Amino acid sequence: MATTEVTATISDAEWRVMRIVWTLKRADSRTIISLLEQQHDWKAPTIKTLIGRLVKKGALATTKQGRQFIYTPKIAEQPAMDSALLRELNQMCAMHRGTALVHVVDQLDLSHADVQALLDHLQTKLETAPDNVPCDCLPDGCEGSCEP
Amino acid sequence: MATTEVTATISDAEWRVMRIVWTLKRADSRTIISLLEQQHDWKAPTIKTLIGRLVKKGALATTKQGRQFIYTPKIAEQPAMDSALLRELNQMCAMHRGTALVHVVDQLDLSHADVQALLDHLQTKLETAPDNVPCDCLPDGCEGSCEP
DNA sequence: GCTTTGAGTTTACAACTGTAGTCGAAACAT
DNA sequence: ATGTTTCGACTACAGTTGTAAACTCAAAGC
Repeated sequence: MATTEVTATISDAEWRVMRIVWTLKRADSRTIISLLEQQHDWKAPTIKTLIGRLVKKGALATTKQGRQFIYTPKIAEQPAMDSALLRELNQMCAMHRGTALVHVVDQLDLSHADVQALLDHLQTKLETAPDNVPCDCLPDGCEGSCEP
Repeated sequence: MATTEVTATISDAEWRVMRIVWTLKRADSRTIISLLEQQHDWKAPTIKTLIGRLVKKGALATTKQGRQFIYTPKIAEQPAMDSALLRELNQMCAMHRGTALVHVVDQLDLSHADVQALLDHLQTKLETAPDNVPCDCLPDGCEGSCEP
């Protein structure tokens, strides 16, 4: 039942910290701090605070190693990305999500393999895709008043 | 230079209000409040606050009509959706964005036309797609330590 | 004209966020 | 053993967000 728990809400600044730890798999605070000090002009205490909050939120695990801690991700990167993205999309009008995806895909750098994977999945999806996805912005639905 | 200004940062709750106004094109507060009271269990004053903040943020325009205001969107829906989505994606590891999109597309309800549009755009993109998009989580890049 | 009522404004307040200083204890060097 | 460096914990503080009550006018009704 404890399925990786992607529920924790990670803020923008915290996301930067997670990316470091996700990439390195494990890191001590010295490493995290020095890397982030390069990327942003954050002071060390700022980064310490972020790390602390992530630990409290259950996004990072700690392992005492001598005087200091080794931090490891407690939630996986891809599921966290997936659900953050889905959350964002689900907050928007269902009818316009497709267009938003088109626009976003246009602007994004995607690898050949990623584009191919998307093509494959969409090809499959094409068969069962409904003729239209109605707007879900109004309580009742959006009949009539919500034409594109 | 004043290109619709999609810069305003709209919070989750505020987004609900915008969706109503975007869908109706124009609405008075009574309408907005009554619709949102149905969807959520928000009290009227809560919704008034949200409307007020959106006006201050420049996301809604007001037109005095007798005793009350008519609210109209000052920013367009689709660009707002696009940039919110892009912002979210750009905050994540470049290397994994493609996979996130695949997962999200799988879980989303998309119309036939939307799927087709995505297929078209991706087909075009396929030709120029790079072999791989490197991880951009670490300051220097991510050579070696960032294998999938 | 005067009162009622409803729309917008102001105030409230806790939680979360971005940003950062300070402190105490532990580890290290001498 | 003592001074020093260092790491994590605690404190701080303003701005945003979610949530909502109170207040203030001016328009609408009588």
